[in-house]
Amino acid sequence: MGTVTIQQVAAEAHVSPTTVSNYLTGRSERMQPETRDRVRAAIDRLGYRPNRAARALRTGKTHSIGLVVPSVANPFWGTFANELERASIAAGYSVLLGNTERDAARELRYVEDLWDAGVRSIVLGTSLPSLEHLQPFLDRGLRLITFDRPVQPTDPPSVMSVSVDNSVGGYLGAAHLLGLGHTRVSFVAGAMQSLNRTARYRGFCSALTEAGLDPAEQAQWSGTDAVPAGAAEAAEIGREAITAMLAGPRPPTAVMAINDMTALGVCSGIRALGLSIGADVSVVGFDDIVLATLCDPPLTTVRQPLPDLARLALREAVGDDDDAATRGGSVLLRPELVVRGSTGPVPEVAIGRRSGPATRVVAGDPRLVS
Amino acid sequence: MGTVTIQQVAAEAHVSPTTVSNYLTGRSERMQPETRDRVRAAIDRLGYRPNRAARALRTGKTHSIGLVVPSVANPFWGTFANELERASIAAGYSVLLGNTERDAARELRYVEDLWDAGVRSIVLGTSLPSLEHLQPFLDRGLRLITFDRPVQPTDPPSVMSVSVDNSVGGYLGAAHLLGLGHTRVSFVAGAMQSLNRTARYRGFCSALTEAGLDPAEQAQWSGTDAVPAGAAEAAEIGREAITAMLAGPRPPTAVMAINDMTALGVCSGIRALGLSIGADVSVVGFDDIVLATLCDPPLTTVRQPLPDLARLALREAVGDDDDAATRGGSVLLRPELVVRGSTGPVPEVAIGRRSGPATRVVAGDPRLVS
DNA sequence: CTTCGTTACTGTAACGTTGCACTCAAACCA
DNA sequence: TGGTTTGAGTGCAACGTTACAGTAACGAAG
Repeated sequence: MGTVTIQQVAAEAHVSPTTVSNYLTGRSERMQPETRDRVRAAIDRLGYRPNRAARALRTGKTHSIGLVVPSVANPFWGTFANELERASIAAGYSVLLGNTERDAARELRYVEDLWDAGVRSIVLGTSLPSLEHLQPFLDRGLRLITFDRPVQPTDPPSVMSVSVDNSVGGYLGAAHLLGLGHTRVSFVAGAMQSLNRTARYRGFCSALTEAGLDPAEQAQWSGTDAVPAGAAEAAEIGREAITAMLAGPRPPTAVMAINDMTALGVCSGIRALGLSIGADVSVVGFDDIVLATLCDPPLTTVRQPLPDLARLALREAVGDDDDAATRGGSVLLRPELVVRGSTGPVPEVAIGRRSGPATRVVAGDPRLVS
Repeated sequence: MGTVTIQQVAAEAHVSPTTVSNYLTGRSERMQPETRDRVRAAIDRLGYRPNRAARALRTGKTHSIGLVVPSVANPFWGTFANELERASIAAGYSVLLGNTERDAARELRYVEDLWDAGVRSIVLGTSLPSLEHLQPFLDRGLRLITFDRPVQPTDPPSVMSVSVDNSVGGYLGAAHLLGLGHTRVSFVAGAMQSLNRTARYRGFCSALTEAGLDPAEQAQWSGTDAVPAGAAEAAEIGREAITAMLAGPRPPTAVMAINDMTALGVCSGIRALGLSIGADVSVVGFDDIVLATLCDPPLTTVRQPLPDLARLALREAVGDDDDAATRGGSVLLRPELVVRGSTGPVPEVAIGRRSGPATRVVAGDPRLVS
């Protein structure tokens, strides 16, 4: 075939294959300039490209990192994938992609696959509660960086975590709403066991408490038991939640959602009831996905600095062992509140007294907590 | 190290490495059941996993396909990536991801990289007009499947294409608007040289002509010269376009956009002028991305059957040489019109006579054609 | 004048797999 | 019975690279 090997280059340059290899792997400093030129010229002349499979076989290393996310169809993960991939390429790595749809079996399958493909660093976006199933690979030396998933006390100690400070994010969102005068502020999450929910809700609560409100008295929607797989499902949960809440005994004037997709669902539900977003009900999201600026009104949200997060995740994934000081620890970046049109001052007339929504009540829904 | 090799399995099963290899590569039919069981047992006992680098080196084949798209941050491409990846996994392939940001140099870099990694099939989503720069790889046997990019007469003959029938899509969108009684129907595209634009616009025009309208008399927005890189830019173009058109001498009552992001931008522009989408101005998009259902009103659009397209692209990418009858040809799937809230009957009072928009005119914009 | 160290390279042996040619029985056919 | 075919498995030699040990040349130190 037309494949040019290192031997052919060596012959062309009148040196040994080892010398060519040395040149290629960066040890060109300890070479006569004249030899180096001969090698370079030979490579150019023959159009030589190193064979990565041979390299990987010999060295046991790949220049690939794995990225395992719920689904790149979700703009949040798509954007993160994009940023991580961009950073990787700049660092000379390629990205192998896997979508788990939040299925533990698929996640395991991907990790196995990636391991077999020689990948030894995986950025994992699936926030499953336990990492037990990956223990065998961690034992064999897999470098695992969880993204957007708070570290659990039971996690294996070698696992690294890169994410935004969710607690701060929750606080920022709630504080913004409280600052606008709202006192009936609800929190809407996809599922009880969503790992991000905990920290975000904690921050949310602490802002409420600081303002003299009792979080336990605020309506809170815990969603269905299933973690929403797709973007559409996440939105649907928001729609359900707000519909039930506004029909409840103590309808909120402001809502903080676990993420932007759910927030958009909330908005859609508000509109369906004939109410105005930002005027009648304020909505805060989380993530700041592209859609947040495109919807009407644009969404006030807590922005995750995805480019920075991606860079950090990559550093942990490909950094030197000693340079990775955070081995087993977490990096938390500070999120930023982006105020747009979906939030506004508390309405003069409480919604509960208005007509309309009450007729569409789904009363006593068990998922509507407190 | 803890790596188990085929020799160790062979020793454990008291057979030769070749026999184990035969078992692994599916030639287990011509083996004594008893031997087969011994091999299987040995593999299980030792937890053997084949080394892919060695395999790739020996056979020259990888079980990876490349996916090169503008950006998975764009929901359209994210969804396609997701579908392709899902289909690939089911077929035993992994996906290597590259985001080009529509930059020819980056595209080339990815193809080089992927080739070096042993990838011999690439699904290419970047719609650059020319594929010349990839010719060297095509000569060496690269299997290239372009997606969402109509075949150009000058394309190398071995390139395959999978996409939706854009002409039919343009026709469906226009026909829907004409059916609603609209007679001032504009077409908004991101850029003149967008390859999709041609076919979609052709279909659009043929529907107009059939209805007795002269396409040349309809306003048409050709966008800036640069192809929009990100999702946000695509939306911005829509916003600009509609703002200028509605301020023009013959404001449209209906708009068909080159894709959903641009359509959403159009919607946003319409709202900014205080007009109502679907009532004052009807909008049709193209693609049917997730956002199309989530925005307000939900977007009428021409749906691309992404799961089917992904399956087809994969088949071309991994199929047998002889089974790939479409080598060098195109597969065009029929798109489907999805009618939602953004389109409605032509308004009684033409917009031009109403107040408001005229005050915000950006008159005589050179990009506003005819 | 030996010994040592340094520089600049070379030779060899893997890395783990599979294709191919081969062997050795047993079964088959005339 | 002799020759051929078939079945089941083996042995060897790569695939293209790099780690490691080695060497030759040469100057400096003892």
